[in-house]
Amino acid sequence: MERATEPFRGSKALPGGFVEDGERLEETAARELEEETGVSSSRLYLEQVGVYSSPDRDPRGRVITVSYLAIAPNLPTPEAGEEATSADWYEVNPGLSTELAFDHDLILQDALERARSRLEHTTIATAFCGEVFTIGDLQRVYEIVWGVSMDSRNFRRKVTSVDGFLEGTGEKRNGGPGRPGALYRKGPAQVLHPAMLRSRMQLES
Amino acid sequence: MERATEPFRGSKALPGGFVEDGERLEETAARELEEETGVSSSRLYLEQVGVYSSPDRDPRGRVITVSYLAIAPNLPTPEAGEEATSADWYEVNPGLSTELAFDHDLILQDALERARSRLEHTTIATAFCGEVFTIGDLQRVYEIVWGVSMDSRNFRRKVTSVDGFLEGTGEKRNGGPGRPGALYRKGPAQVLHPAMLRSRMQLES
DNA sequence: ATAATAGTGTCTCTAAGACAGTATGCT
DNA sequence: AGCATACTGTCTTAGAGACACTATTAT
Repeated sequence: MERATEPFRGSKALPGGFVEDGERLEETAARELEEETGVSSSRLYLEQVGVYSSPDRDPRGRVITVSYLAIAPNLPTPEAGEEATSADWYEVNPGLSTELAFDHDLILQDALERARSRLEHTTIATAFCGEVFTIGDLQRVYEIVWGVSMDSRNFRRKVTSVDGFLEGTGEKRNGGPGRPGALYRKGPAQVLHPAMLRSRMQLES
Repeated sequence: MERATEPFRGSKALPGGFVEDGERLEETAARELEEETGVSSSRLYLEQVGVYSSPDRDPRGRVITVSYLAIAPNLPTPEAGEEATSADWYEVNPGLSTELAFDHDLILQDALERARSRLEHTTIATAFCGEVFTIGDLQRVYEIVWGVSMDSRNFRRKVTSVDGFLEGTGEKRNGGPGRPGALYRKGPAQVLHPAMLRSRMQLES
């Protein structure tokens, strides 16, 4: 969001807000996300990332922030809430040279690293996709979040060999250009055994 | 610690306390640990694990807890602080059937899982050992934290092949029974590439 | 002598890395 | 026709799993 009030008026900042009585912090995060961006809390993956508690991180006084990583498909166009002059989605990958308010640069970087790590060890990449998706869709998630290109043959072998990662629907996707791809949905597996390696990241031509 | 005051008087609980003005939470954790157990904050590995924020988790009112995992060698005998009738170290591995105060059972379980996961992906097992240690010492860390037995030949091959995990000192350990083992110290590597696998945990006779 | 720990070497097997061509839809 | 995406298969290589014996110390 672009902040409408001091401090850091005019700077971009992550959405957030204060916890209310009787609320767990996860509920606070989901509520603020929905209020400020319109992302509904259904079909939303939400994971706690870290706590930021430097005494002087907010010039107004002592504020301790707990950050959450949210993953959801089909993002709605955000509308600016009360404390923002504008709200939008930004690509985080090339650069991350943004200048965010407070220590939000650090918070964003930690969350991005968490997302990248989760893609290695869990099946959470499917949370970026809709109900059904092709293997090509899933590969695009990995390539964008990791910022690399991957070999499609090896990628296909990997995701189809891990038990419970993907469940085939009988359907195919029609409409776009190219040969229609088989549609899958998220399987029951939560963790990836063995992990999806991102050590040797080779570039595809 | 065994609690000396209500609520949960007489129950065991993890050490902890409230944050003070101008303190980062990591400093709070280190301070409370030292006050209540005598573990000094030098040579201490401290890592944030999670936030616990259920509105009714403390019957006295709204308390949000941030938990930390601490790893240190050569633990001193703890002395009970002000709010405890006794303080001691407990083995966490066989059972974890403890009945801790508040939601500390959950906190402990999350921290244990974090420690186990860190042993897979980082070189932090060395933080359980003193300045110098043998490969047998290091294997014992893995076996105790993971609760398994490992093949010493494969373990040795692994830890010596990962670059920067161990740095050889010229020394050997003398004194105990058995052939003296070569002493190593922690190397510069922080992450384990590839990871130390704990998937197939076989039992050694 | 016996027990306890340290150290060495090989075979197998799983899975990742590299790599090219065919198939099927759209415009 | 040309383009875009989907799909199939092989060789190589890195590294984990399983496994037995010798070496060196303390008691």
